[in-house]
Amino acid sequence: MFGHAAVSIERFNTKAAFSDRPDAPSGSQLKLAKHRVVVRAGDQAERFFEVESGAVMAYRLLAAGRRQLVEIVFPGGICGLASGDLHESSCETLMPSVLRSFKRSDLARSDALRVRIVGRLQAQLSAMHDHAVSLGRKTAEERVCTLILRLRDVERDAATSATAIALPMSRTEIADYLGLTLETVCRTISDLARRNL
Amino acid sequence: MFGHAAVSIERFNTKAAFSDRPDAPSGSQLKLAKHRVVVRAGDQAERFFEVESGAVMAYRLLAAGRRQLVEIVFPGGICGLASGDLHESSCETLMPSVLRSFKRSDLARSDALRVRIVGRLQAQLSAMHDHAVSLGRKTAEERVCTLILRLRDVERDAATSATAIALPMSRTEIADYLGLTLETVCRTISDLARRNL
DNA sequence: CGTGCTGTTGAACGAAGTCAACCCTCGTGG
DNA sequence: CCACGAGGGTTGACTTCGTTCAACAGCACG
Repeated sequence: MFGHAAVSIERFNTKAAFSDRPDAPSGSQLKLAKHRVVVRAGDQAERFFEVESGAVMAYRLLAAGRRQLVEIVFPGGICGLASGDLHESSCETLMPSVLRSFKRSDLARSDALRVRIVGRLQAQLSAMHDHAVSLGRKTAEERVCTLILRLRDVERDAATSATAIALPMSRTEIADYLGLTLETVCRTISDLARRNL
Repeated sequence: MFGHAAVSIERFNTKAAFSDRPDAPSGSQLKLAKHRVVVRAGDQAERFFEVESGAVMAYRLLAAGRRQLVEIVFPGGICGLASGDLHESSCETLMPSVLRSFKRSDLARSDALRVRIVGRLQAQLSAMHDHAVSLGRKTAEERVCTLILRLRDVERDAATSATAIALPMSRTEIADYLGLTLETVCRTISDLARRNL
């Protein structure tokens, strides 16, 4: 079960952001194109990132090519913040994005940063709770609808602050986020389209 | 689908911890028996809690009696910390537990508290990522094994610091945590027992 | 003009859900 | 004392939702 080695090998050879600039100053911005690796699971967790615009996906890989997108991080959110020394999830941009980079050691020093982070983490933990409900107790159709509605809200929010851009997620990415296969995602979306929106 | 209105009605009428003492001082301890309500979804989110001993489950309810345990909070973890004004998840003790209560407004004031919380939230977010992988991409057997191993680790940790107690989770609770039905949990555990541990 | 992605749809299969029967334990009260 | 019912656990038989395998269409790119 769970076939479809979803991620091309090539992507794994890509270097993570800042891996070549270990001394880049904290708070520095970084613009990334679509599908750029921000952090790789297993790497030393020296930096974390605040998403300023765009979107980042955090994912984990299992044997047999199974992938689970554990989180989609929207503007304001934090990605790449590990609890141990090593990153346990990988992060990659879903679309062209601007990130702000911080050193992990800054968290111990700057109180202003902590104030900022605490609120974000609360929101992300709450979003993860929602996601757990989707993954654990919703049907394929409910999961797809939940995601679509959420993306619609995010776009609406983005439209008020800046330019609105349709969030591009491939069927594979949607499937890996919702714990389904790309075929079921496809069928479900076709069904929904055939009926209404 | 998803029958089994898992939670007895009676429990919903139970008052949440501290609901009768809105002015209890921050940092005060509170000892609770098994299956006591700590916070209820929908209530005003004035307090949050650090688990000192025992374990707390955070859960959300859907229509048709579907329940999802979104998180199991072990000693050191935080529960009842909402991102908005209202609690979105309910929390309940899984076993006799000691909690330390804080006011939400303390977070804005005390830097020491923030330092403490940030680390905890990181760990809990990472645990949620693990859980998302289980819910989204693992088979029933893998989920059960993952949970058993995790509980074993928690017990081992508890044994070094204090007294070791078997964590009691009913089949229904396990099922609601793993996104399965109690029947499949039962079958899976029987199968595992028939083969080895 | 192939070759490689992504998306779509069909058909068959299987893991987990549903429905249902039954066991055991425990507490309560006639 | 034991009858009773409630709650948790176990197992069986059947169903179903989502997966798997497969074929094919559109499109971009070299």
